[in-house]
Amino acid sequence: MGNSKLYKGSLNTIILKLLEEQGKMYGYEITQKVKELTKGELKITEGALYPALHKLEAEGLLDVEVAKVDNRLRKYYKLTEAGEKETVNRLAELEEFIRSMQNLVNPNWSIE
Amino acid sequence: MGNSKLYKGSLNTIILKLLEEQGKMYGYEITQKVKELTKGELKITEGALYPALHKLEAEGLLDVEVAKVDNRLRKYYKLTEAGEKETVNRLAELEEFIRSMQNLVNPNWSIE
DNA sequence: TTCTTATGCATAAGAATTTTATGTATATAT
DNA sequence: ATATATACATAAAATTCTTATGCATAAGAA
Repeated sequence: MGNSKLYKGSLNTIILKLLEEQGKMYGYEITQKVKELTKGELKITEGALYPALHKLEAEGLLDVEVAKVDNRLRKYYKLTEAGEKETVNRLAELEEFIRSMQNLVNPNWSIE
Repeated sequence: MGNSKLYKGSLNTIILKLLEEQGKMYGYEITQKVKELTKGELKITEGALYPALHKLEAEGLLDVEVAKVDNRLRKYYKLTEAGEKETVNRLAELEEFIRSMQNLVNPNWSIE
């Protein structure tokens, strides 16, 4: 209850941005980080996350590195060079979307 | 080209918000208004808009009124009472999403 | 020590929303 | 005449997400 929904299309950008900041992360870590950063408002489901990671990898935007910690598997993802470039584009797009929405929704707000 | 994409799920909220502001609008007018307000960044396609309007109407959030101007058909939509209440909710949800995204994407920004 | 919760991955079926491609029709500008 | 703008509509396909499963190990609670 009470958790604002995830707008479709934003997940990939969230993933890319987190990886840009954190260097490398594994799937479960991403779900927890998003929960933490948004105070529980956004919850990334596994059914959305893992296919998204696989697709980003297939597109050449992410590299994987498998590790075993405490006898449990972890797949660390990090941006490729193409991924870094694409992250810049996607973020610009998202910021543009946010600005557009603010113009529509609440022109009184300003971003600084 | 170069038009930033419409995040899925935001279209309904955009429609509701515009109707809240403008009182009543017809479909084509909505597409033009969004183009204008976002300086061409968001383009509402007809294939998305008309089904969305029909659905909002079916949900009881919109009322329709048909008019004929210059021998051309126009369907004016306006919020019902239920629509007005729902608009408040959807806008709150969208603002929450925007804030969450800003926390993820650029914590330096502030909304005032 | 058993049961639940947390950690960690994965996929498949279905739902929701959008894009793209059409189709119809009138008005206006070139 | 022809193209563009106005104005509606729907259907097929694509995209992206939710929900429901499934497997497996670790840690904490009862």
